[in-house]
Amino acid sequence: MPAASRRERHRTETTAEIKATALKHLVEEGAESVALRGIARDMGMAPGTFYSYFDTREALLSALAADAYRDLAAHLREARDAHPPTAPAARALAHGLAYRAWALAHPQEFRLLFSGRAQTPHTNTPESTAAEYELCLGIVEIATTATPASPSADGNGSTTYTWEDFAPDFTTVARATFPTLTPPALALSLRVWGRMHGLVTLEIDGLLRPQIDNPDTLYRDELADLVRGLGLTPTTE
Amino acid sequence: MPAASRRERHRTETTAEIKATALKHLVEEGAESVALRGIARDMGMAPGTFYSYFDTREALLSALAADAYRDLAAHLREARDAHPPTAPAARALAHGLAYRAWALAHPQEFRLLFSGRAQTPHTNTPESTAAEYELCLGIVEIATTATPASPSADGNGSTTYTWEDFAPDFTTVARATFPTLTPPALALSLRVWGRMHGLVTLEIDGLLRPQIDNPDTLYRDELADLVRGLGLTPTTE
DNA sequence: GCAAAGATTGAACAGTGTTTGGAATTTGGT
DNA sequence: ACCAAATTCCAAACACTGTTCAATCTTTGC
Repeated sequence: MPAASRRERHRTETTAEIKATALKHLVEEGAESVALRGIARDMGMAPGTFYSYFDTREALLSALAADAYRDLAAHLREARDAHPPTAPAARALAHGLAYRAWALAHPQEFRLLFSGRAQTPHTNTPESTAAEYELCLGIVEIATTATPASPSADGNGSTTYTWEDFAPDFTTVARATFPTLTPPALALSLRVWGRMHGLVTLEIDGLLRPQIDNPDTLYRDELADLVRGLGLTPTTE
Repeated sequence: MPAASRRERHRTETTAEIKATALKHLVEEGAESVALRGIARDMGMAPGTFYSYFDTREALLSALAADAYRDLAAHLREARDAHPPTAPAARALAHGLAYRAWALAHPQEFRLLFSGRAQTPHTNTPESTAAEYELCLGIVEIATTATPASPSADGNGSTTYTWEDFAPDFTTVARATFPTLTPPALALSLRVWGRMHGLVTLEIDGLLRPQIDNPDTLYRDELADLVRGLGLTPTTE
């Protein structure tokens, strides 16, 4: 590997430092409190210097979001892989539990990823989309292993799906990874995501706590119902 | 009724005007772009004058949120009441569809209500909590009419619920409105909310569109599965 | 008609993201 | 070893933001 020049080394170092202090502010006070000048102050540098490393404040937040996405995807993969492929129910359950666990452990990052992203979409680098794909692939795996009891999931319902209903980029990746994937299963995967996301985001946004003391068992019940609905026998592996 | 004094009349008028222009900015550019000075500019008044009507910018947003909450609750109630109490499945389905329809028609308000509310909680006036209660009561109605097929919903699962698991304030209201309400049903209502909220919030936050072209049928399928899972026969009323 | 209460003003304060010109520093080539 | 080119850095400025404050103008109740 070509020894990185002195400048280059210093550059990656300071970008990392910027991201680190920004992350600290994000975790402690939320995304809105991530201030350029605050970061510059903490690092003892002039405000303008920031723009040698990031085009804009939004670019910095996008970088943090990409990191968070990677972390979340890795966390979910790890949770699934704690169970063998012969226990799809356990893998699905673990995925769902890990989704909430990560959100509770990193509420600000979770918000940064999923809250109002249509408003100010994060600029996606190749790596960030890779992480996004991996997260989606995790749910697709769950959907492919499912043999749903309910008709609406596998095309018996009133609606049918074709490949053209989905984004071609991701579809090709998903089909390459899971050859047995069908359009209804892909649709089901999105529904599974939505179902996991619903209670978690309500809790993170503080709408569940004032109503119920312990969202934990509530979410567990929902996940149990979800896994059962997917036709995954809850084998006590 | 005591004829409101000239001043009082003018006061309510300008507060309404402030909220109206703020709402316009909210709808067109999002909550972050609701600027005091911008509103003052539009209304041709000095920036400081604003503080004669609202304590802070956050108070204004809370007022807008309260209005939106009322509007949403009314919209959902209207949708349910389009079907008779003898058709609970239709009422549940209508509620779910109306939830998404309102969100799509008022995305910025939807975000204002539900996105990152734990971060900066809206100050709740008596009226706002009333609207909040009515929205919850709508879901509770669905849960009470349900005779869930899946065990985890009515206490057959591993977990059981008692009244103490829930916020006492709302519980009393809910029990007064629905005498047959049980703790598991109350828990189920929150799960129903989460399930409706999941896909909708993913779509509003722009995470569904890049994956699937038509979230409409996807959401319909999810609702159909939900209603079926609640044991509500899809009677063709 | 007059004192008190309320609304309005415009300037000021402390922040913010971003731009710019010039100085300091590192780089690659001769 | 030196020099030109390319980065990096700083300091000041610009255009914003929410909020405060003393001084005005206006309406109210007596």
